[in-house]
Amino acid sequence: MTSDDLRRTVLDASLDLIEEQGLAALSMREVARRAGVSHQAPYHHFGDREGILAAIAMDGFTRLHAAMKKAVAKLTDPVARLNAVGGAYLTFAVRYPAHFKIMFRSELVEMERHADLHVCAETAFAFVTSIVADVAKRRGAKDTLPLVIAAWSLAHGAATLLLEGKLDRHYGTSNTKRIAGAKAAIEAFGALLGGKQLGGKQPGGK
Amino acid sequence: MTSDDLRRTVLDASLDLIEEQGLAALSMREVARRAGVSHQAPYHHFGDREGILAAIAMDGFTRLHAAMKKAVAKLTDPVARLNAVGGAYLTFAVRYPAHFKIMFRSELVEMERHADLHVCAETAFAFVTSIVADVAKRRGAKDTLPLVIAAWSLAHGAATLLLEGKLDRHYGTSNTKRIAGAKAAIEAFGALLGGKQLGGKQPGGK
DNA sequence: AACACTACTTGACATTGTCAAGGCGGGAAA
DNA sequence: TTTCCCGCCTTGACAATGTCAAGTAGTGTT
Repeated sequence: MTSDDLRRTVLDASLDLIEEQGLAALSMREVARRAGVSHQAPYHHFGDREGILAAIAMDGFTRLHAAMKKAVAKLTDPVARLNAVGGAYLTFAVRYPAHFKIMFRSELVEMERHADLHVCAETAFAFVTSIVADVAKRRGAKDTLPLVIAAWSLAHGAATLLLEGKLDRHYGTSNTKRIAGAKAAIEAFGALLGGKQLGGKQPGGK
Repeated sequence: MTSDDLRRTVLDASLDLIEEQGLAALSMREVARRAGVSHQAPYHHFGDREGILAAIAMDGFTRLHAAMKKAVAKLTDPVARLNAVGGAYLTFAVRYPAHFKIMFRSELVEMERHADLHVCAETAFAFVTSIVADVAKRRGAKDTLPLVIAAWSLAHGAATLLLEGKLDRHYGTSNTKRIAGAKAAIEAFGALLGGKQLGGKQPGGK
């Protein structure tokens, strides 16, 4: 048994535990118990509780980035790419809800304290940015930043609201219906963004 | 000292504590300590930890709803109203970050267990819906739901990302700049939604 | 005056994150 | 070979937390 074996075991036990009983049930001691080691063993590999969460977040950003890249791989139409990225973002959130929450809660994982995690996250964000900016530019937007933030916020907000059950009133509790609803929202934005010119031509618009 | 006095005191102590040391620092015992009562006194008024959080969430939804109503009170232009609601949503999140998080995390407060909170939240959501649907309808959208979800998701996502520090790379750590950036994103959406026809009737729009 | 009820206190228990110190096994150095 | 060192892990301890159980003071009703 090599030294990294326990690290992997602990991480797997953590993910199982979260999946079974939710994020709040993740405790160092229970994880150690499941891994069959003493309650201090995990500390040697992760430093503290945040260390485990950081490792999970790292895993999440890697998976998310890969999923988004795969989603746009065969697409060339900018709007289709935008929709695909949004869809991948949503799908990821639904499939790995615990990862998603850990990735985006600064009080769980302080990004600055984990340099590798930080660059991993920024890389994924940069990818999203490039996709959105691509659509915006081709349609003549001068300043793409607001649109980038808008698109990201939209996808992120939809995923968050969906995970927290705030869309249930509209779409029920069926995951497929909720995802479909959220995707429709993203695509509505894509249609708005892709279907018209931007860049100060509208009456009164800047 | 009437019976509700302690309830109020505990609630205030909770909010102070959260503001000073963050959500994670909110503990029944510390709150009791600050209120100058025994560690079990708060239980008599709130049942359990979730009870305090539910009360805070209730307060939050009430404040948010009021802020949004006030923001649109003097506005008649639908797009201006949409932007104003989005701005109020953002401003609320920044001014009461702990409220905001508690309101939207189902693992902290299970809505179904607190009927009054649930209706309070739904009322606020319905208000948002009406504002967005108003814009969408006047512009000829057939199905307003995707646009309603899109607008809400956008505002919610922007607020969330802002609070979690994910916009710092673009706007720095100055709150006013971050808010301005997030508002620009919301207004970009408003411009898209308000500036053009929807419903697929005029592909070449004016 | 006896009772009941509400608001609160005291005490206890299991559980948690984390510090401190000890053990152990294998590889390097003598 | 023997000795020493150093990761990896264990044991033990501590303070803090949420919550159950039981007790108590004050207040109003009968």
